[in-house]
Amino acid sequence: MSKPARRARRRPRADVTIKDVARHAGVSPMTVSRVVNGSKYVSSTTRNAVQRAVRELGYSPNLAARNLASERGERLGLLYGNPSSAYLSEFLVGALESATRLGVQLVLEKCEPTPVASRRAVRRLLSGAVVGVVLPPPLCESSAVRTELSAARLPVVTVAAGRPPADTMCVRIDDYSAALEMTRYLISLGHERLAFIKGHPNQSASEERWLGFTAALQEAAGTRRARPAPRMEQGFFSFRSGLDAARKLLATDPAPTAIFASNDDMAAAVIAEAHRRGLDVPRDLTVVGFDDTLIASTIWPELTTIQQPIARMAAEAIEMLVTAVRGNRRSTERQHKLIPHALISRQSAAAPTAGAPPHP
Amino acid sequence: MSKPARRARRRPRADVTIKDVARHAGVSPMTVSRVVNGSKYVSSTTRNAVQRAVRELGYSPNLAARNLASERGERLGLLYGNPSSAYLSEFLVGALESATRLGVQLVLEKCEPTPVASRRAVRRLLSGAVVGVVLPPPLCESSAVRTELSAARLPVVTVAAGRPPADTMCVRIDDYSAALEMTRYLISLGHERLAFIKGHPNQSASEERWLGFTAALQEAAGTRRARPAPRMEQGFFSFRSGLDAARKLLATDPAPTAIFASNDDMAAAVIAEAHRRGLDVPRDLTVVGFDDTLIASTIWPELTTIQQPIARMAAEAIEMLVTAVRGNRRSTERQHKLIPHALISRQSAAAPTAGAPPHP
DNA sequence: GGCCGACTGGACAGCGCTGTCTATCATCGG
DNA sequence: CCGATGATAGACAGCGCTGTCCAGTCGGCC
Repeated sequence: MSKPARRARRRPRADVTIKDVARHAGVSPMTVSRVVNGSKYVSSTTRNAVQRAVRELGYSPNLAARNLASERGERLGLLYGNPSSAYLSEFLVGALESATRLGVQLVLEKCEPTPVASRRAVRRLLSGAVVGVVLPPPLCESSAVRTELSAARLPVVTVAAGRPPADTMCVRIDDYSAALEMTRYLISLGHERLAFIKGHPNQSASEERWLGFTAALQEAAGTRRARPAPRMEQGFFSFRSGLDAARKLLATDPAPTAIFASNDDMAAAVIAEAHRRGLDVPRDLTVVGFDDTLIASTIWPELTTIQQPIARMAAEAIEMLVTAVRGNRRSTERQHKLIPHALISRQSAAAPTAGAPPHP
Repeated sequence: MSKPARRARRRPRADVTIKDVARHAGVSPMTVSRVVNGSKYVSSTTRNAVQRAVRELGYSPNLAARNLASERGERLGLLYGNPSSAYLSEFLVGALESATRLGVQLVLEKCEPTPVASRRAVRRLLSGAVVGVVLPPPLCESSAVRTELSAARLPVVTVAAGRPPADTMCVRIDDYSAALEMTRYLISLGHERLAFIKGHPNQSASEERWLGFTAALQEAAGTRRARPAPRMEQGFFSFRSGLDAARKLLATDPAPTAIFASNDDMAAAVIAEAHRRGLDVPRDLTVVGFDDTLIASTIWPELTTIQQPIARMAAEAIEMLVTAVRGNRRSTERQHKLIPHALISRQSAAAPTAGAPPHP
């Protein structure tokens, strides 16, 4: 009985495989794999030969095959909430870069912070065979989402929660220090009548920023002459709430010379309101924000603000998650990672002018 | 000679595979595959049994294996330029959703529209084994990028170019009709002194929008009493340029009662300038934008604007690219796809008030 | 009754890569 | 000079899935 005729190949493969490289370099496929993956135990002679072959043939490894063989290629979920979050864009860029590099797949899922919506979202993720979840703000603060996620026993990394719970992994900046730094900067410019607009009380970062602000004032109170108590208004991170707060703050007499808004949207609102009152920013009023979102450099004057390296944070979060998922689950020590922030100085802040600003 | 002892398995696999499902349902793995992939030629009895087994075991296919076997899982490049493009976030969401669904990988690459930068970016994509590229604005207009891409013989889908070249695939909205529609709307509100702020002359959508605007005026000229010639200022899509244009437009006497800015950033600038002059929007001045980016609903009053379904467009682009790449290259008929837009009516537009607006 | 065609479902052989084990040297201390 | 040791490279067996071919089964029709 003769061997059955060779079946027709499905489709002619154009791509060069590891075998082609091996043949071309005169070694075994395994050696090529070792070289490509940077394993040791390859002599430099062999290594060079293989590398040359790779270059000459334009070889690039097949991801699917690699994932299959090495049991990689897990799916990670990215649960995002409020899509108007200006985080999202940068966040996605960072997360995707990292995911590509680590060979994992990213699955997006949108979710409102309600119990029913989060249950549904988590269920969808699970049905998509997701093995871990990244939680950017503001969802990272939603207890509904978190409960659902921990019920599903999915490892989670929260990003940018002001005060992350001790039992989850998280990546964040030090909101307290950042606010402290910004306030010190305002003081160093010579401002004495400072005002602060708080962020949404639901988000723990809000309180941290406020504490940083007051700490800087405390600090300065010791070294300089007495300073009037700072004015504070409650905001909710929205442009609208910033407008309301600004209206109140600017109506006082004497008006503050500098307003520190807890995020950029509110700072932009302060500028808008100042303009409406005929105040020049920064000549008559210094305004600073927080987050360095798009709007900070869109409006005019551009905002002095605190920049969070959002892309980097997202990348770190993915990496952390992959480590946790790949490591033999034991190593899931609940890591916290603090990422450095930066004070971005633009045109919305300056030293106060000598004369009192005009007051309508 | 005895058969060598069974090697130790690498790591105990927890996941349920297609074989498990097959055993549980009493069929062959192939049949399970057919059910899961929705092939016909499976009796409903068998199908149901398999589906039940899938549900009971919580089976979900291994992506890597599927991609490997079916020669899917290609890598698609997403070359993005100006990251301040408010498109990016929504665009990425749409692209990723689509990519996940189709089982392709998305590789991001940032690139300035210069020849040298685009050469480098395309080279990086190629070395990443990318087989097609999506080009969102504003890169879709960059001839440097396009040249480099076509030199590399990569299939390309451009998104949201106003006037796409005939030889590339593209997904876009009808900028002309959208502007026409918006202008008709302004006219229907009763506005007679209309002004327009053009977009960046480099982008072909700018001209389309302008043409739509003028067409609507033409149209109205026939049916109603003579209308003063519209005022127009050249802008560059930036907040700053909008500010300059607004300043000029609002300094004229009589000032326009409605300003149509070619994008939201410029419209926001018009509102800012109007406020600075003590004009109320929309009572004293109607302002409308284009794009419905974040800023449109961030500022106050919120902008009446044209919404592009960016996520959907991105998804369509990915889909188109996948079809082109998977199809036997012949079918690369250069497709163009027009996506419907929508006029989003918010608070920045209203009928003009009877009395002439105050004029400083 | 036999044959045809439409349906159904299984066997088989990989997809391209990597983990594990083994074979082969060169080196070295005793 | 020999066994021990370490460095280097290959053989082999899949990872989980799907495309192709093939073998039944069944109803209908000459």
